[in-house]
Amino acid sequence: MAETTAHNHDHVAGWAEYAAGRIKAAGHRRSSARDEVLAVIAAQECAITARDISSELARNGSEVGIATVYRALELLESMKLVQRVEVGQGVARFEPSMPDGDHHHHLVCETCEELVPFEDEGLERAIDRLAGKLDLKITGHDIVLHGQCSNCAN
Amino acid sequence: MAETTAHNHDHVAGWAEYAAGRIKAAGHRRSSARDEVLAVIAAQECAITARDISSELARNGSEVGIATVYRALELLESMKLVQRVEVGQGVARFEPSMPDGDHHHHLVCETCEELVPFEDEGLERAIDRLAGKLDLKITGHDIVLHGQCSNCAN
DNA sequence: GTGAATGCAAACTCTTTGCATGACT
DNA sequence: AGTCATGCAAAGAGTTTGCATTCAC
Repeated sequence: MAETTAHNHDHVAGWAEYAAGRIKAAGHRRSSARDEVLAVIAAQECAITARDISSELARNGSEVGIATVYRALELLESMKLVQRVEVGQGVARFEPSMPDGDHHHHLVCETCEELVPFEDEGLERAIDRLAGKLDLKITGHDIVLHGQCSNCAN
Repeated sequence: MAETTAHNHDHVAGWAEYAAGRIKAAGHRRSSARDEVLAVIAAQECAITARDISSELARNGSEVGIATVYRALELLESMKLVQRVEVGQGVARFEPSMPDGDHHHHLVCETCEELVPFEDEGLERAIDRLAGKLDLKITGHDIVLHGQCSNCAN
């Protein structure tokens, strides 16, 4: 499992365009504010907060307000174009979600609070098996590991 | 849902006393406010919010303020006497944690938002195996399933 | 008596919403 | 032109903090 981290940009390539298309197709108008938000989300490595997006926009001279960021995220989440990730810091994080259902989870570094994505087939299988055993309908799952990232482990 | 409730109290039996002892041993003073919070936490079935605790206290005629509830929870969490559980509703939930490391996770019903606890050995094993594979130090994990509880499944 | 714990209220953070203005089709 | 989308500011929810008072030791 050495390839746990190196993958993100590939999956996300074209996400902004894809999302813009889906949004248009769903009957929503195209706007530069939304495009800017899409661009920032697409460029990120891992799940980011609304505030992250907003400051990144501000840093680029954009005048998009934070309310618009939240509204864009709300729309994107409702269309399953982003996935909301909460890791217990009291803030919601979001990351692009592609239709191919690329599936990963996160480790939260207890020292620097950074998020490290990982994926594991064994874990997904264990969840599938569990879903069969429980007599509950399971539609999704989130797994959050707590620990130390490679930077902070030393 | 008479089934799911029955087993929890066994695990939690004596938790309030145990926690009170640990708190005392750590050099903190004993107070009736803290005792009342401990009692409410011990009596709960699943992870509850600070507000839940506060209203339960109020219902019993207690005058413990919500700030005290938060401060008690902060202390308890720092001593690992409670575990914080966040399931993406924007609220922190807490549940008693025993030293024997009784370990369960939660399903969040997408319809009624209720929490259903579950445990699964296979899942725990998958996480242990994963911990071996990743070159990250893993100290804990949270798993949240999304789906329908037995009440809402119909 | 001393200092920790409490209660209240104010402050803070994250998120949502109302409303007038501006922009896309 | 008709709406949808935006930006601002205000409102809400959850949580934390400052400070005077109370209470445990």
